[in-house]
Amino acid sequence: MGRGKIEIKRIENSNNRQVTYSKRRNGIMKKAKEITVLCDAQVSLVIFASSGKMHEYCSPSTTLVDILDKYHKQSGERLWDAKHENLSIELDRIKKENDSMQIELRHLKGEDITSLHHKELMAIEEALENGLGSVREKQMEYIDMMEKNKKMLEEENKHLNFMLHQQEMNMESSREMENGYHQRVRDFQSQMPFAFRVQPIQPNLQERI
Amino acid sequence: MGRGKIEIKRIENSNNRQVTYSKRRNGIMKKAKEITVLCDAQVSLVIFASSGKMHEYCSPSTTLVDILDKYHKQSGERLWDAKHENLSIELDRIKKENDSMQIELRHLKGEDITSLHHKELMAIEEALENGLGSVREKQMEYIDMMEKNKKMLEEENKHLNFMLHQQEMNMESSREMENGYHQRVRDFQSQMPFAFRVQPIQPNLQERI
DNA sequence: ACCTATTGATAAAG
DNA sequence: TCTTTATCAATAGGT
Repeated sequence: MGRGKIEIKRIENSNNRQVTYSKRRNGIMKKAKEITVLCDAQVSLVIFASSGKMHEYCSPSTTLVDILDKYHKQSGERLWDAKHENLSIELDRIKKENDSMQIELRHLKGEDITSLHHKELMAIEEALENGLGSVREKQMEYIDMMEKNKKMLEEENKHLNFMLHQQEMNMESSREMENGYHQRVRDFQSQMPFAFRVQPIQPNLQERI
Repeated sequence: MGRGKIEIKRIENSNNRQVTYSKRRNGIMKKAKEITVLCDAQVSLVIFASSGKMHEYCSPSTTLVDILDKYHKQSGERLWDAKHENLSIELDRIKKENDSMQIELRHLKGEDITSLHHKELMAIEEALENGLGSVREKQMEYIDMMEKNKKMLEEENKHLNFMLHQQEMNMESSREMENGYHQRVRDFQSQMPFAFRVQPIQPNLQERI
């Protein structure tokens, strides 16, 4: 078919090869479509050019996955089982890891220890004691911090009280000189609760408590 | 191409359809082979007849898996990832479980607790105390058991000693009456170590210690 | 399956 | 790449 017969062997001229590839690929695609319509067959066609470029046809109302599924069933061949296997192995490994951790956790929580031997119990006890030691050490740090904070607060309170007292003294002395507006302001302030008047900022006081 | 043009639509006559399917399938297969040779392309072709019968072509020096692998890379489509998805999800789930258990374990061992808040530390401490309580309780049981065993042993020893003493007394008194063979038997017995003569059976003495 | 008239595909050239 | 066209290949329908 064409201006001359050709042998079925690799076309050496790369340009010709590319052209022929393109034409024949279209031809196969067309044939594939036709057979699906004429004979309601299901076709999956994947072609890679030597350049690496891919072309694909899959009969409508199907997907490649479906077809591969059927292929899988019919041929008995594995295909993606190899891929599966890796995942399965990984899964098993992690499940085992999981189980042993779960057991260790339960032991540390004092569960399922009936079947343990004396040496194992000793090891668990030691681990628990170590853990408890570390945790209590940490707790102590926080208690220390809180006590320091308390002291700081007390200091600050003392200081603020002092300041406040002094300010009131100042106002007391100046009240004798003036009246009216200033008097009203002082009255207003004295009605407010302490907290609204003095607000020391100590952000790290709430930290991690 | 044939003794008359045909419309590209489903062939209603099932016999004709089957015949056409067969002819065209061969045609496509041939074309597929040709394009692989002429243009060194890689082709994967899977056809299912409406009857369910499958036919396949795959370019030599390749496998369907290889081609699907390439397909996978190029198209970015998932394909058999759908199959893997279940496993992957399971794997992720277990990995997360793993991670959280690992963290919990480390916390119980007093590691990585710097970033924990007070409440969390309290919870861990409580868990550790509970665990320690259970483990020590178990240890106590064993100690109790050992003490009971010790007492039993002591009782038994006392009893055995008594028996032995009595036996020796009996022999002493009977020695005055007879000599010869009996004397030799007694001599032999008295040379044997104690253990070979008296063997009390206490199987649970070794249990879980 | 085979045959063959006819249509379809395509090689080479533009 | 697209079109053209001469030629070969595929195949529809009949046996």
